Amino acid sequence: MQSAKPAASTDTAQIILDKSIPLFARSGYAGVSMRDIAKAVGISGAALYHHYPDKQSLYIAAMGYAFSDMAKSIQSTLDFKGTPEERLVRFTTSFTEQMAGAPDFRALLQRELLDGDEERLKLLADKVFVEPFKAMKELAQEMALDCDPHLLAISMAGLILFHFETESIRRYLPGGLKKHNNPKVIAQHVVRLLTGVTGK
Amino acid sequence: MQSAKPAASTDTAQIILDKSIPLFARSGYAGVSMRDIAKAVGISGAALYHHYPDKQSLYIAAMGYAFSDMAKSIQSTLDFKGTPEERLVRFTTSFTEQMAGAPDFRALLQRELLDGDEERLKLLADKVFVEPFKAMKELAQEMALDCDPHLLAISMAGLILFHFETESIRRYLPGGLKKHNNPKVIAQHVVRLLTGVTGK
DNA sequence: GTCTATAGCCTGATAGAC
DNA sequence: GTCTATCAGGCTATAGAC
Repeated sequence: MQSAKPAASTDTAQIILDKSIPLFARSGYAGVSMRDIAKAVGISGAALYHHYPDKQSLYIAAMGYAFSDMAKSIQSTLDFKGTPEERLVRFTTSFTEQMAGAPDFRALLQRELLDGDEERLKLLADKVFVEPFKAMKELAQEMALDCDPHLLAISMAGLILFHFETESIRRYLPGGLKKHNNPKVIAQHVVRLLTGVTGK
Repeated sequence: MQSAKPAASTDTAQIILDKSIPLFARSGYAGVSMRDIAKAVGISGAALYHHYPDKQSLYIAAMGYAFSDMAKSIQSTLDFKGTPEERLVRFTTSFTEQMAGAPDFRALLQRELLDGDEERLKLLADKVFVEPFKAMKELAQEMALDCDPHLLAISMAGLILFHFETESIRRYLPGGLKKHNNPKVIAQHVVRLLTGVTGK
């Protein structure tokens, strides 16, 4: 085990992942060609095959990288002591900020939920969500809302993520305002909903 | 204005839409070829171009059809008188049942939220969501939860839809059970959350 | 209204020079 | 490790017979 960042880690294989992630996020697996990726990296299409044996392997490596990055980030917000309400506020605020700042991750997650096969979904669950989800379930139980903790943990995540998912269409729904895309406003709303009317 | 169902409405143009909707729902625009659709319909690829000038027109017609169907269905559940709590229960139950029975609609909605351009999103909003959303906002205001009604209406929809969106991955999260995919269980959970701990 | 045949382009992937 | 050149096949869309 070496230090976290080996020197000269910016080799081509890594750059390929960095450049292909936003492409896959924007257009999906079928909507991105190997030539598109090659052009974004600045090498020929053939050179890609020196680093990854085929398109699918490249895609899976890109997902693994995009998701492991976020896994670390999410878990760091859940090691926090305090009352259940304090922890709810802390988790909601941090998670909302993280999602607001990671549009590619959100798009890739949505695409994997639609298109991922069993193997990829299991990997995504194990790699990113199982540990945070456990902590969310514990929090859900301590909140004493008399709900199934699994359902409540899903609802907590859904309340936050759905506001981002619908960002593109809320613009055309009555009463849609810019502030509804503000992570602070979203987080405050979610906390208020989950703590009952008593809020803030 | 004629009666709702003109005789012999099952012409080829309509069959093409019926057969292409599940394909687009499963694989997305880029993941479905005109040959795939032709094969599903049982005609040659060239014949498709007699009914639709190109793939994009066919896709847009298919979306229009899939969404107009659901628009009627959603709106029918919102013309209901009663106390706010009665109307919340009614809306939540009906909407959850409708979404549970319309996996293609859910997938197409997700895909349009990811891939739709401004024009398509505006059409989707106007055609399907603007009217139900107004009713949801009214309900949100009457519920007196001291929330921005726009945010609360989005949250109501999100609480329901997110459980379906994550159906494929919840299988791999701790505590995931079959009953968590049961529309009655989901609806009851959502109502309980939105009415505070007091609920049933 | 449907067919077969095909044009013209893009696709993933490979061969072999450097 | 990257390149140019290329293959074999899939793609959208069209032409023209029936």
